[in-house]
Amino acid sequence: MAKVNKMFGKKIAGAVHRSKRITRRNEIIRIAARLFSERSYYDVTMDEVAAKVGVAKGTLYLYFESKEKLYLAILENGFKALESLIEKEVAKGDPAPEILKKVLRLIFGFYRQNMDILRILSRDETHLIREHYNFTEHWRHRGIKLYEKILEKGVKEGSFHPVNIRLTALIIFGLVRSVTFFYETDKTAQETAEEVFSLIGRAIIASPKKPLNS
Amino acid sequence: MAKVNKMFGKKIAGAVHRSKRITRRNEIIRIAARLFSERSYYDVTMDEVAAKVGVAKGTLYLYFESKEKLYLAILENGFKALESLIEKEVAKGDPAPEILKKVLRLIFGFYRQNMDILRILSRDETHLIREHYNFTEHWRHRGIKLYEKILEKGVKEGSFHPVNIRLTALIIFGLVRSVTFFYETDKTAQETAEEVFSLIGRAIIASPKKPLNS
Amino acid sequence: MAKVNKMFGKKIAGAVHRSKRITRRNEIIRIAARLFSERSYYDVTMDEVAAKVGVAKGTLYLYFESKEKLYLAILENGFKALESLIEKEVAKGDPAPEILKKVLRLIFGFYRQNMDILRILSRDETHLIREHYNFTEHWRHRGIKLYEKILEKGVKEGSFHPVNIRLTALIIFGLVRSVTFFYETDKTAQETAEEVFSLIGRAIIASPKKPLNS
Amino acid sequence: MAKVNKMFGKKIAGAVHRSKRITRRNEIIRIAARLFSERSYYDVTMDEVAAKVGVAKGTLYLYFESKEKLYLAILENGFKALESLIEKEVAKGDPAPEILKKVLRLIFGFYRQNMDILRILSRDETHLIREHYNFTEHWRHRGIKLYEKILEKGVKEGSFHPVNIRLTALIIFGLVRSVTFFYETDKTAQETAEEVFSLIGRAIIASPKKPLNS
DNA sequence: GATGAATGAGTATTCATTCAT
DNA sequence: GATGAATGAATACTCATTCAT
Repeated sequence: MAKVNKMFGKKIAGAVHRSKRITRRNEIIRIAARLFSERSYYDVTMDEVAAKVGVAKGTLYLYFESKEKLYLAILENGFKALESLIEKEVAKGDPAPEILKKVLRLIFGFYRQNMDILRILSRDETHLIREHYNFTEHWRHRGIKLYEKILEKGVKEGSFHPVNIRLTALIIFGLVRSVTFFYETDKTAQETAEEVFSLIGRAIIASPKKPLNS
Repeated sequence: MAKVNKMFGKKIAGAVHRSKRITRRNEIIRIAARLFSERSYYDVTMDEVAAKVGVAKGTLYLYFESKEKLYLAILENGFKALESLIEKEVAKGDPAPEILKKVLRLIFGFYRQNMDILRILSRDETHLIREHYNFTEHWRHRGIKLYEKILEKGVKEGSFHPVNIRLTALIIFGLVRSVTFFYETDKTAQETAEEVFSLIGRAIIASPKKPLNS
Repeated sequence: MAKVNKMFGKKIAGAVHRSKRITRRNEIIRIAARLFSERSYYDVTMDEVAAKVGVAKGTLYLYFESKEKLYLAILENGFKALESLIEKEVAKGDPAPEILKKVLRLIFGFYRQNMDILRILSRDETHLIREHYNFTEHWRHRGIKLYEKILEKGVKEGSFHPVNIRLTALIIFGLVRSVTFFYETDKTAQETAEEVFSLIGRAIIASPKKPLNS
Repeated sequence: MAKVNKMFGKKIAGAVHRSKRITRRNEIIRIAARLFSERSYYDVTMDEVAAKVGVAKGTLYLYFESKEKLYLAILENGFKALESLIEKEVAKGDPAPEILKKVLRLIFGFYRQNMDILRILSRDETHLIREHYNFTEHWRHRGIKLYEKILEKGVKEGSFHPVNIRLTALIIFGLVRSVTFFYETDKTAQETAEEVFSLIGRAIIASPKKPLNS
């Protein structure tokens, strides 16, 4: 019994440990993300991160092997969060225009909640170590690919004009970024998505003027 | 006579000096711009700039009082070059769609020649010293304002739909950036401009020469 | 109990830390003071201080935020040490001539032990940053003021001639500096103080043990 | 005739040259002295000296082989000017008290006119290159020696008490410095000299109270 | 695990001095 | 002689990372 208890205790302790570890790791990511979104990679010091998190500097290195890795963890975190959100929606098999509108809504909505992370993700870090650069590029590729898929689907369905897929995807990627960051408005993510969609819809939607959402 | 010559000589010498000075200053800006466009502000060292330019480190400081000022000089340089290019075109009083197309062509063309500078200009430096930030913001404001003006004109003329001016300007600003940086193509600036224009035109152009896709 | 121990342990550890910190801080001040007393502010490099103290350069900056601050800390340290020494003596309420003699002894004695610091304190830094200058000036004012007080007291008591207080104080301040630095002798501080006192005493003491020259 | 003229012309030209050279050299010394008296050796740049003098930086190096040498030239200049002034007076063979009073007057007077130089001369530069240090030390030795000579003479004459010559000389040297720099007064050099003399006179003058100047 | 003192390589900037014109 | 552009060694200070406690 005692043995069992011990073992059990250990297991639980391990689990608690692990979960505590993860909690703290996320805490660090969250706080560091805010700092990195406000200032550049070089302007944020590990001292500062440690102070804001409320741990000793050395502790950060128990969770992330370097400043680089911490930064990458933030990128990855945000990337995965947004991507999983979007993938679910895309998988549903709605018509392309519908998917596009939803994606817009998800991104604008995500931004409201995760401004920090999206801001970091959307920086063009054509610099920094290769891994950063790769990541940023990867992020862009994935984004553009997403729009390409939607456009292809739409063209196939006949709901979109046979546009230059690559160029149009790029354009959507770019305008979303711009709207996300710089459109100051009181509208909800839903409303903004509709607004943007109705604008770009006119350029790409084939079926003359049948409103989409009816 | 000798005296006159001397004086004249001095004047000429002065002029030569001045022009040499400007030449070298531009040389530094050009080379530094390339470096800064490839890597971030912090990743480029003054040692490196000096080495690439082929002068001693101290020489850089004869032309720019600090690394900051050098960076700002690059921004300013690029900003003015592009802006003066565009302003001439805008002033001509063409109809709005025409202006828009020309602006697109100018930007895409400018980029081909000045990739480095435009890349630097388009970074969102939400960090760095205030002056940098101000500059970046100023650049964005000017860009967006430009599109707003064109859109307003078009709406007034009846050549554009009564779109949400602010949002549409933002969108154009964003997509131009995206196309500029990431559209890999063999097309000329003119062709790319036409292509982009025909796409966004469908979204905003009222009903010029009939619907595009018919 | 364990808890209490831990807490206590932490307290002790903290105290040890703090005291270690102070020890090292004083160590730095002591060694830097020697260097600064031998050569000028600009001739002493932080590299050198670090090397002499036997720590890495960065460590100096854990204790002093800049070279300036280190220098000021040295000044302050010395100033306070000497002043507290003197103040006790002055407070005793002895007759003015007695006080003067004791002050001389204290200063000459202090110098034997703290040559470095007094040498730095007595430099007329009519240059350097304002804070340095202010400090030097402050130090001089305090010194002169001290002699003025003693002289005033003496004049009131009738033990001193009604001399020009300001001028005489200045004179004593100046001669003390000179003797401190340049009087090479095997005499003790006490003996030097007596010797100097007997000399200047003749000039200011009213009529103690009869006229001087009898 | 032509030859003679030429030769003559050359000579004259040479003389003019030389005198022009000396004039400019003195001009540089004068202006640099002012700068060095206001700020420290390291705080004054050759750029600044050149600018104030109104010549190119390179020109300074035609007159002084280094910044060090320029500084030394200033010291030497001042030293010689004051010393020659004093030596004439000392040579006259007046009684020691008279000499002392005159020396005081000369120094206080010199200071009014040459504040810059005296301020530089009286800095204790226990630092800088050896030559500086040697110079400063030399200056102090000469000063102290002067007072020792006067004191010895006075003791021999019986006009001074048989004081500790070395110590007393040091004291006078120190107090003169102090009064020179810090005595803020509207009195003339003559009056200040009298005032100081009457104070220190009491300490060293043997013959009770017979006024000196009679 | 947690701490935070210590490290030291790395960087912007200065300025005396040189030298081609 | 005079110039002033160019040089490059020198120096204060930073900050990611380590490691003894």
